[in-house]
Amino acid sequence: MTRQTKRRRRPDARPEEILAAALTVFSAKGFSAARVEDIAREAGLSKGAVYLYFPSKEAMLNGLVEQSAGQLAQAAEQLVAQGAPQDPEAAFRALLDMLFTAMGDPGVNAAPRLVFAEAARFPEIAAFYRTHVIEIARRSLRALLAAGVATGAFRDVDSDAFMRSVAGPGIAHMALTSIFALPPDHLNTPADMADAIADILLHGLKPRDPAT
Amino acid sequence: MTRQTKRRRRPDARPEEILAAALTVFSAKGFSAARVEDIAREAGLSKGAVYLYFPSKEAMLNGLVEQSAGQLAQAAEQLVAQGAPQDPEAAFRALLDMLFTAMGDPGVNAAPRLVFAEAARFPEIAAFYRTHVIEIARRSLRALLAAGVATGAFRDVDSDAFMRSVAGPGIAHMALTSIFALPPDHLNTPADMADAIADILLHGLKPRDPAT
DNA sequence: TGTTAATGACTGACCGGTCAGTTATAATAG
DNA sequence: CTATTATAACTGACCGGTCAGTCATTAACA
Repeated sequence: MTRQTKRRRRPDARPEEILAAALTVFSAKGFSAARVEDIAREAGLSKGAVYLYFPSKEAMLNGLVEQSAGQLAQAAEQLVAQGAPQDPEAAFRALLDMLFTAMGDPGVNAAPRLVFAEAARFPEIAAFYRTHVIEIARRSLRALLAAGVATGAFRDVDSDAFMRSVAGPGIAHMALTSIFALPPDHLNTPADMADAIADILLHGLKPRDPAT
Repeated sequence: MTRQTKRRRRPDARPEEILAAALTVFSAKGFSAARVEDIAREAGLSKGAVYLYFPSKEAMLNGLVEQSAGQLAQAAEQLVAQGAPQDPEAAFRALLDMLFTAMGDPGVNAAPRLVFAEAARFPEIAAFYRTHVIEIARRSLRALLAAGVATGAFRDVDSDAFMRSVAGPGIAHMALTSIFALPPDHLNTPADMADAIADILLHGLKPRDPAT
């Protein structure tokens, strides 16, 4: 019989387990108010044990950000690199769908939320996020826009405004659903919401043939 | 001679002064890591004195949110109520201008940033913000959209998607400039950025007469 | 003089980080 | 296969510093 006492020996998986527990606790209480002992308990360890794997509480925060940051941005980058040349509009819609699906999932958006909350107090975290997430996202969006302009699918709008127009609604969606726990009104799935946003961004608010 | 020693008489302005100091310190360090003594020093008082005006540190946070919340939302509400019936498009542009000007100013966006960071840990703050800011903004945007649809200026898009499309870029702008301290690339003033976003939202990304 | 605003030393709880000791497992010997 | 030794993972009591909140005292008025 495979023993499974309280004291398990799997030191290789420990760091990830601790980071997962740290994300949960940091996310619920914020970095400062989170207690290392709570993280330890959440990971099924004693407080002393987590200090075998991380030198400090702040190191857990750093590890967390480094682990999670960039995953979404890199996925977006790949999506754009693959899809944008052939069909920029389809890539754009797929990108928004991916963005809203991620931002609408509390498990996925926990890390970005944490970064938003703590970046002001930890300049190196802000810098890391800037280079590993924001810059990658910005480059991808610029490439997508350029591809669309090249094929005639998109107008040649300003790329910084484009970035804010695309990422912003996703962030707003995250804030409304995961921070303020707003009940969804009309569009229930993130994918539906992404479609509606894509419609607005692609076609604009004005009617095709102005009535005036 | 009117003495002006360190120990002044109670000016009745004290609560506001303390709240302003609290906003500064909370904004820089976050609620948990902020020390009451720092707030007192910032307000030019001793620690004991601030407890003459607020029963606890958390009460300062609450007072802060209650004081600052809704000012922008109410201004937006008024702007929409006045301008939307006659010229929805102009009201829309004015709204975006106001939003970006506010969100681009670190002094103004400090309170929203703080709420974003701490709302997860203080449910009543989240609830207060929901009813006093988000709901008001939502109502105003719905009214603006309805007015535009009535005059034929806007298409009848989904109102929740509309809200995210309008507010989101403003939040993204706040995050990029005030949290991640990104240097502006092309559009240097918030008003310019607002104009560019308004252009995208009004006309869409697709060319007016499709090339295909 | 009495009242009120304000002080800052103080208290007590809390928590990050440490470390002497414990236990499970592995290695080796008999 | 059992006994012995070695070791790495782990524990939890503890230390030291920090900080929210208190209160005896003081200064500035009326």
